[in-house]
Amino acid sequence: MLILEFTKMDRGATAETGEEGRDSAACCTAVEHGLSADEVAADLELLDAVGSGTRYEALQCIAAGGEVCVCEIEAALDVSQGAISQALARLTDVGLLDRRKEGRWRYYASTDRADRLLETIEEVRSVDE
Amino acid sequence: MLILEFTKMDRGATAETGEEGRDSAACCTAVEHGLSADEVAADLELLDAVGSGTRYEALQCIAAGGEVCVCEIEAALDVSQGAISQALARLTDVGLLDRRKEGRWRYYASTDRADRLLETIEEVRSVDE
DNA sequence: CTCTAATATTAGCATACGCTTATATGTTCC
DNA sequence: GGAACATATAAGCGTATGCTAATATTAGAG
Repeated sequence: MLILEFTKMDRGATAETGEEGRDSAACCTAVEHGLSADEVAADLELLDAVGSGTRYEALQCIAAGGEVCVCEIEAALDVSQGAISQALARLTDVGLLDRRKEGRWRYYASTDRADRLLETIEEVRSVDE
Repeated sequence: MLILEFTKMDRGATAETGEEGRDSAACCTAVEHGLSADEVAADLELLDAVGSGTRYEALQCIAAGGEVCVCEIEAALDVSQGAISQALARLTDVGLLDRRKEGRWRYYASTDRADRLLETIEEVRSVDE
């Protein structure tokens, strides 16, 4: 448990140090998460990748469909082919999709990361707020 | 191993209905996720909410710090007070933060949803790609 | 009841983002 | 070889987004 003993009282403050029993966090001391800048960046890349309608639905389709080729997603998503391709590329870049070539088309499948993530999202969706 | 026997030939297609034994997904048949539009919308709201640097770091700080007051986050995040307030409001709206008033300040704490989500993100971060 | 601190809210703006359209790459079939 | 298909990539643009700055609200102190 973290105890803080100092409060922000700058801005011409009058040294009011009424520090009585404060069990949990005190006011105006910087908090920190334990993450490095790189970790934050990685997480955000991930979150940004799933955080668009097209990409999220594409990912869900693929996760549901097992191994799916691009044209199937095109049929499902109602945006242009270019948009789909960009979406899949992005999801692949962050490790949410695997790509496999076969002849003139490409099959995408969701990775473990994606499955774990989607699983949690569904789980969390039904948590009462 | 998946073998495909049918390719997209619509675009003025000639009513080719070769619907034989199709084990997994075939090419160019629409795939579907099982989610309703509302569910997708809810998920995206969630993902959008965490998917910004400021909001994500704020959430991480709060999750790490237990119960945290706004000014603490201000000290940690290096954006304006207004931006922090907006970020916390948004996170609260989607059920990732709980708000508690005490005197003239507000304490925020992460909800179960948030904790589950962050946990999974960390878990997923270290999955080899 | 006024003054100030803590937070919320609003307006406005610069940037980032996702889409479409157009074009390039790669593959099969003839 | 070339035509047609499946996908990727690039340019360009309209919109959404997150920030700052300014203002409003709420609460405690005197």
